[in-house]
Amino acid sequence: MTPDQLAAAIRHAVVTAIAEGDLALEPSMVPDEITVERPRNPEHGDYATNVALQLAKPAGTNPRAVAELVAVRLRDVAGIEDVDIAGPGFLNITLDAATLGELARSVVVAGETYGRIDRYAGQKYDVEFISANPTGPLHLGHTRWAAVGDAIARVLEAAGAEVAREFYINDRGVQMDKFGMSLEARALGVEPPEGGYQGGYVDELAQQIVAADPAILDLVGDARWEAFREAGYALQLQQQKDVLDHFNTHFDVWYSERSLHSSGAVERGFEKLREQGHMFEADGAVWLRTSDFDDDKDRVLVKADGELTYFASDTAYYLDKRSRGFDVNIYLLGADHHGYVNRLRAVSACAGDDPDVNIEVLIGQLVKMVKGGEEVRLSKRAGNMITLEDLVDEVGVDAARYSLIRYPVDSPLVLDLDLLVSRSNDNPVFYVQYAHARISSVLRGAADLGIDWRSADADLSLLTHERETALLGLIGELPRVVATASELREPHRVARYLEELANGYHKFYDVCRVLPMADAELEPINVSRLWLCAAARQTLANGLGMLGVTAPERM
RNA sequence: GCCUCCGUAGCUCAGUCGGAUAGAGCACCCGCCUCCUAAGCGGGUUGUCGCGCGUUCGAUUCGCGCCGGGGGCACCA
Repeated sequence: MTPDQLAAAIRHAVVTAIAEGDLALEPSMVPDEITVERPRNPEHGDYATNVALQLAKPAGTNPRAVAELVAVRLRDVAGIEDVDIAGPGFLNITLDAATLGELARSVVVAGETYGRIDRYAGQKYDVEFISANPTGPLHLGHTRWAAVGDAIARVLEAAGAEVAREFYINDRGVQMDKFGMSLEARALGVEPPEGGYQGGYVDELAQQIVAADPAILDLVGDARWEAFREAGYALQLQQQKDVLDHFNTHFDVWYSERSLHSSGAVERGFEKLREQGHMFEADGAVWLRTSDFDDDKDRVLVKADGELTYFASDTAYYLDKRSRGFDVNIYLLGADHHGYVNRLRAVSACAGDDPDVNIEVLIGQLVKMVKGGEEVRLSKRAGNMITLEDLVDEVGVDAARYSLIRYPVDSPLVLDLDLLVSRSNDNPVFYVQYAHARISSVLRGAADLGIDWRSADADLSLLTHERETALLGLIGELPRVVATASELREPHRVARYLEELANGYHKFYDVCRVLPMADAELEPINVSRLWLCAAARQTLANGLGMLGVTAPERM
């Protein structure tokens, strides 16, 4: 019996008590989802619920009386062995061993689909993240989003949503021109223009460009730096794609800002906004009246000189996403873009959408890094930046992804390079992966001994040891963790859960011998425990998959 | 000034539909491998959950006000 099934059974018991006149309540007062939690103290049973405390007041009676009414009915439910009333009115529920044990079988049978839920079935999500300029390597801040954004997408998919990962290429504007001029300057061996790009990668790109097309230096006037700009753009974008590919983050859509303009999407967007009546002209510029919807001030779309603002692109881009059928558009932005939240939401509202539904802006605090006890400054222009590749080179893809995903994004993340560089074992990713490798080893051992546990007639009611039931309980949590993580867009909850699960396995393994001893016969308990191992391994693998982290067979 | 995030053990941090004795890792001390991976497990020590009110059966959690810290306020990209 899963926690969800138990919650449904409890709800049914409450509704029955009302129908039979024992509880003076309107059925509508009963919450749709009953809270079922695993008690910290194992003596409090497998699961506990606080419904009685919630319903006592509206029912005009005391919690323990309500608890008693529910308990009586719950005790008759198949699979429930015992129901206790404790403390102020908690219901402590113990499942019978067979019912709890069968969870292991259902997980193994479900395989890779275990943990997948249908909460967002039929909904289309767009998750936009990173969206860097193609003028340099991805830095650490981008890297955080590369890991977290992809994990959010994976968790949403696990919750049943159809998800597009989207990267918006800022390939338009003066930054691109400065990039081209900087490349040209370095190719000619002179200093880049003021505000231009610095750093070793600029030199390398310049050399690559000249090597591939020496004739580029023969161009004159603007044509030359424009040619450098285009060549550099192509190379740098490809570099970002390669790096992200290696990082196990794969985008479905790479959307060019230029194409937004060339395709007419900007005009289409303006037309939509004009229909909705929120555009106006003043001081020679064209504005969007975002202040009607919680923005501090109105925003300019077209400047007095006729140039489109960056905001115009943002606006058109949002409308283009909507026209592509996405119900929910999630933006992941750095804290330095915090001021954009209200105006983006206002764009949604100005377009006639519901900003509480169709758009969602997640703000992530920036990543800092310390080395040798001092903060490492990240500066794209300065050139002494830490890149995604640097981090991966130091700690590997799995550790990099995991350490970035493991924390909620609304708190600043400080990565201690010395700690990550040193092969110390305090990185939790190893702890989780080790559990998976350890189980894999046990299952290999079973195969070596010729134990065909899958087709054996397993009696899973034998899994009654404290560490066994605790592990079963943990395994059963994955679907609920997916529900919470997807709803809150917080994949770090999956990571924390996996650490608990790994801990539960290690504790089990330490006390419960799985394979028969060298000189012993195969006992039924060995087979039961192999099922438990297989279920734990599957759960770990599925959870790690949601983080884009590998589940190694050996370590 | 306005907005926003944060303040939990010596350190780094978990902990949202309000729940039972507030957790983990690191650090420190002590135990556990003749047989399934010791990258593991067990035990010991550590707290005015920033402060004060309020909401209620119950608040680390929700509301308000302070104190302390990070970030943000463009016809920039």
